[in-house]
Amino acid sequence: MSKSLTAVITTLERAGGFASAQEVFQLMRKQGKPTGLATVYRALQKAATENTVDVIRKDDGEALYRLCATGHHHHLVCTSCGKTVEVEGSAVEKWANTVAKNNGFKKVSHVVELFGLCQKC
Amino acid sequence: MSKSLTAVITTLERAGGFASAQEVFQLMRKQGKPTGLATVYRALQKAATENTVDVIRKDDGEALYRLCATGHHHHLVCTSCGKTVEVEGSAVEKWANTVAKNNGFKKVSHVVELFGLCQKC
DNA sequence: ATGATATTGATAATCATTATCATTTTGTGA
DNA sequence: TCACAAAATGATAATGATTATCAATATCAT
Repeated sequence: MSKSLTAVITTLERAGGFASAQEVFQLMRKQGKPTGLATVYRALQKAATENTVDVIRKDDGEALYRLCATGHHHHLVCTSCGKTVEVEGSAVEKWANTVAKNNGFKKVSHVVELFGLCQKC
Repeated sequence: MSKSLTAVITTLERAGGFASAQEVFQLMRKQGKPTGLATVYRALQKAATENTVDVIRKDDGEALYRLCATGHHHHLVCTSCGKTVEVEGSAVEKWANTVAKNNGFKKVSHVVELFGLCQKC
């Protein structure tokens, strides 16, 4: 569970942003570290449950993974070129907690993603 | 473009919450209004671009649609029983706009979903 | 009614993700 | 080092949602 997982993580790191499982698979092939597609999926799943990667969904439903710095944050993604900015959102955390409390909800988590057009695009 | 679209919308309304395209398709069949699967998808897509329905994604990537009151809002969903509360979020809108401006992004949209356990669960 | 145009829906094609399962690797105790 | 158990790998097939195709049908203005 170790070797390929670290290889996948390393590849994600080099990708430097969001990448789909398929892209990671291709990248590893090109970098001379061919791996089974199933292995890539397994590694990404495990990494996701361990919170070492973030997962978001493209509009078409495909999952995108990204190596994630420790600490909670959100993303601002350019819908044209894919450029991504990590955004701190303590304001959102507070808002989420307040809303949850007002409605009697506990153990609240939230998904927040921002999309737009960056300067270049 | 009219008849089937309104039929789909009506079905979503009766469903009373989130429903997948496949579920809408089955519901319409059971209610004596059989329709082609492709037609359901087309109707939901159009409704989504016109903002008459909300779209979110299940963990497995399947799209869920929900009739959406006019005006922008978010959802607080119970992860156990599925109970859903519509939440107003002007605070989030402002935050999103500020973040976008600070990073030179335009035409920003955002996805915000809250998850938690409701009182009963 | 008539022809132009848009809509429908059965069906096939796509494509990401999962499941299978035989093979290989890894780890551990003797 | 050797043997054996348990976990990991990867080629391949299966799954399932979504999309494309395209002939048949409905719509609508003239």
